[in-house]
Amino acid sequence: MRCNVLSLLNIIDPARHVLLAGPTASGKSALALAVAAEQGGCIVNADALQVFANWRVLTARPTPEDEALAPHRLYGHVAADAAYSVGHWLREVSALLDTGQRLIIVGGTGLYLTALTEGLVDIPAIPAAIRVEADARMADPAALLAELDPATRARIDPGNPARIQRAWEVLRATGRGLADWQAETGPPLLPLPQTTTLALMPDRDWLGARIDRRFDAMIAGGALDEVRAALPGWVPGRPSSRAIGAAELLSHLRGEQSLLQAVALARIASRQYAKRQMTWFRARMRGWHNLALPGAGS
RNA sequence: GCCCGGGUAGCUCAGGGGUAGAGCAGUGGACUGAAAAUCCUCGUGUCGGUGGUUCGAUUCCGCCCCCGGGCA
Repeated sequence: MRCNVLSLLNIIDPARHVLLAGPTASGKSALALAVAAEQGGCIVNADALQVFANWRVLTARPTPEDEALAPHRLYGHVAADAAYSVGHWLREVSALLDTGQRLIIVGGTGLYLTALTEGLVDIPAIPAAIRVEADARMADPAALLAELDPATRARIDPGNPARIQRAWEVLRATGRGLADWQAETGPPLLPLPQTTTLALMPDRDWLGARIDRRFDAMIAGGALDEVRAALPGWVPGRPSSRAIGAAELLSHLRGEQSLLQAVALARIASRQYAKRQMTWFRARMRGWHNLALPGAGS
């Protein structure tokens, strides 16, 4: 990996921002740190779960020791019960870009990276009351689907409840259809040509083994305590609760299954997530420079 | 040793004289504000082995092997 990193550094322009993507457990945080150490730059999180304050071990967030080696931003800065989404993230990244410093943006949330480099419409936040109403009405998704404007209905996947709810909430909150909004998508905050992109594309078996090992390390590193600490006031549906492994370990702490079973399920969920990430990278990040792992000689 | 249950897809199992399905796992894909979310696609495997009955056996019968449980 050492010679890998060095040869990589040759192709990374120190004057440009870096976009570094990769599936879970592919080693992107370590690579970001190496780039920052050699060339300087502020490491910025592009991971939907690493923003939450209550998770460190379970989301494989950089350790305090890592954070001491280079400036890190947007890690663990959001309360567990807060709402957070691509929009919040883009606004925060926008502020960081305004500071003029060189950013090394690293993460596995494809939607965040794509929104950054391809643009995202600025749709007003959905009021809490409408979210509550939508949650209740999702007992019958077909009814919500029927209420959508034809253009939006034609665009979204009618079998995907999450997409139906989002589209319905936008129409209900703004009086305009989602398709109508999206037609107004402006220029991206950070166009690809202004960056050096790098998408880690690991071999599946190699990554699977790393995922397994990493989950064991998480358990050894206090993941159970972290989940136990999150238990009071646990709300299953909210964003921070979706950390892979949280539900599984919680179920073990409640005595519903052995630790072994919980770990097995969490590992499977991680592998499935990695697969989805790679699908996004292949399909949506075609213009990115890809790096196969393990690389030759590493 | 005897009796009963089982041996069918990577795993758990359903089925049944005309060569076989489900769930999970896995695969490929979709996805413009909960995205570590949400959703779609894809199922040939010596039906434990071997003889026999039959036009035809994975399905019925015999023997053998393996795994449970019971009796000795």
